[in-house]
Amino acid sequence: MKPTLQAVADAVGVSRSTVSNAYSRPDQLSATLRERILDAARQLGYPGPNPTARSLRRGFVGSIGVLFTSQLSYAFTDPFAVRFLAGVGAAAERHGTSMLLVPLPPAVTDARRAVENAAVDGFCVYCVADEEWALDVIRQRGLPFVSTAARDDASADERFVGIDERAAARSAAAHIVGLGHRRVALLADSVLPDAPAGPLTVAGVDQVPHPTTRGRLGGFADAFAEVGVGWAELTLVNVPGNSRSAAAAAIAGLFDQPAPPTAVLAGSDVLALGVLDALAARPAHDRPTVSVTGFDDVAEAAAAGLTTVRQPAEEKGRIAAELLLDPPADAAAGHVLLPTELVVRDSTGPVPRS
Amino acid sequence: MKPTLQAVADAVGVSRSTVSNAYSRPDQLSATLRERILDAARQLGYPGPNPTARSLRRGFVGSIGVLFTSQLSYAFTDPFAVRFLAGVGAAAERHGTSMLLVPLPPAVTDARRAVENAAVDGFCVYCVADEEWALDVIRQRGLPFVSTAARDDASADERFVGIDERAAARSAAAHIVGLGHRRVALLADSVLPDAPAGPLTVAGVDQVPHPTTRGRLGGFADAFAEVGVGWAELTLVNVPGNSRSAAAAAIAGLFDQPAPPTAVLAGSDVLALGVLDALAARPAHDRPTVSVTGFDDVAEAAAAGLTTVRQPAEEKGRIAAELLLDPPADAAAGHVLLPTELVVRDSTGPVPRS
DNA sequence: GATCCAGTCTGTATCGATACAGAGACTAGC
DNA sequence: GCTAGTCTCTGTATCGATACAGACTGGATC
Repeated sequence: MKPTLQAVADAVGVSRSTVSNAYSRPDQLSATLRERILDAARQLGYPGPNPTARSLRRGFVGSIGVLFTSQLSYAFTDPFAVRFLAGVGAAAERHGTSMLLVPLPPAVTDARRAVENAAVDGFCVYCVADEEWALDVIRQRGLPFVSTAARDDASADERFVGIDERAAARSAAAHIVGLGHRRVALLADSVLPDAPAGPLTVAGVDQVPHPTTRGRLGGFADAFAEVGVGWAELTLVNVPGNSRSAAAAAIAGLFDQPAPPTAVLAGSDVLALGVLDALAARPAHDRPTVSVTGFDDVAEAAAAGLTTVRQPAEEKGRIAAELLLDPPADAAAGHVLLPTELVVRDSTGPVPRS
Repeated sequence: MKPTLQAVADAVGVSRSTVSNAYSRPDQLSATLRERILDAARQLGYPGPNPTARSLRRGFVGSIGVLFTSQLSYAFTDPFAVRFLAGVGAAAERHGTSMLLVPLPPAVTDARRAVENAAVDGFCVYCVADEEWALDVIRQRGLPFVSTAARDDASADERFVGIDERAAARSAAAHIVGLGHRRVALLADSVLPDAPAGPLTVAGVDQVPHPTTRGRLGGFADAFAEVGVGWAELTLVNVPGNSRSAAAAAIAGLFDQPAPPTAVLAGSDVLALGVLDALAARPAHDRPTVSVTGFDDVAEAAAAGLTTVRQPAEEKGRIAAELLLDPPADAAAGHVLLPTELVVRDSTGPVPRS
């Protein structure tokens, strides 16, 4: 049996309240009594107020939840997600707040339960693919949250930090357009739920459920529309899961087709690196010259010479946590758009004349 | 005001217990009543049992803590730590348990408080530099924990997962010895607390407080002792903090000295990569041929052609969490030694004749 | 017809603390 | 000497649930 606060009170001969004050409000009692109490606590092996009981009474927990759609174990393998977490961590650190990483079971019913059961004061919602249900639960619990994916139906007072996905993607595509490419492939993760890997036909970009993916694909399409290349002329390639190997597998066959794309615009650096892998896997004499762009500018992108759109990752995490931990009085300030920048490297170049 | 379980009970006209059972023990009431209750809850906007209250009453929380010595934000920048976390995450996921990342303030008093206040059922202690105080708090709280750094005073029933640091380090050093190197530098993070960056004299390896660092340096020294090169003949270089840039800065001056080392054995890949950075930063005509070894075998090591000692990172995290989440009945099984492997790449070679 | 039992539901005690109003003791001020 | 005002400390109510023993049905068993 661990001793309780009551046990310490009895040992010293004071009331429970006084012992509680000794820990939580030292100014409420004399220094000597406080010392006596802490001594007695040490002697009894009392480890300090029970965090759970304290949270219940105080009405807050002192930790924020971070929600990933994907498997928790996957999140740690995504370099962008890790940098986001680092940012959240930095802010949490400054506030003396812990971070709770909540794994979501695959079934939505179970996942709802997991969000309901998380002992946190609020959530940073990292780009949950189909996040509506999660936000529902959070709202129902009356907890504050910050989301990182722009949603069309976001109410004005919802806090958000992110980028203009569409404009950012458009800048990458404009670069490709400027290099003369007209026959291109767009590569994205989970374009439609449960869609197979590889080329996919989608009536319009607004059919894509995931807001981030929709935004990026839309931005790509915008730039091509401007030079008369319509949505239907773009090859859309689906990748089930944001991984290098999945991207490589999904794109591989494309270069053997009659009129292969001269450029591939990927929805993330991880996917783009997979495309480079797929190209590198071919024998040198049969390796087409393909321009490739990514998105995010993770560390590996620089090493691989990948042209990409940089977005500030740690910053995103840091601001998300800060918006959560001390919300701005002004509702407008709760909606933060971060800058992005096209970083041109070696992976893109003019269309090869053949 | 959020409705409570009591409110739902009143609305339906049943007792609190029954509503509680509707959520937590569906077999304890008829399906129809359960539906009636859940409907009423939906209607009232009751978000399910309050996690904190539930934890208090049940006596457990459903989350495990992960403790880093270092800054939480730093942990996410250390590739090995991230892979460890991924492993913990994978195991946590399988058990439906959340992970609480607890930032530790720099002052020990505050840090103790942080560990005392963490609402968790146990801890994975990731190589806390001076971890004794943390383990004290955890023991006092009566919580189980798994540590990843072998400690000399570990009691038999303490759970542990790690590697034989000394033997692993020795294998790297033996490789260097075999290549003929005798004038070498050992590079490690925080050899002594508050020691300055750069060469450092330490009477013996047992003066080094951090058990992991001590183990690795000891292993390096063992291999050299075997060929008659004593501790005093080895150049020990301190790096304050496990980062590439700090390592580069700490080692830079060494190569301009009269008899520079022909090999550098680093206590981690991150440090070793910093050494390679420092070498690469020199003009080609003034770039000595130096063998460099790392430790961990993170992703960047392979890309950089770094010879290193591989240890299974995700595995370590996964097993740590599993030892915590379902402890083996047999105490001996609570002490897991993982295999390591010397991975020889391009960064090491014979001593250049000059 | 008495007994048993499984299936449902209730009531009370309890988890371990903090909030808040207020009670004494003591010093100041007039 | 009396009212105020500070400092300390106490007592009760409360946070929001779950555990567990027991009460009440209604049908099966003998």
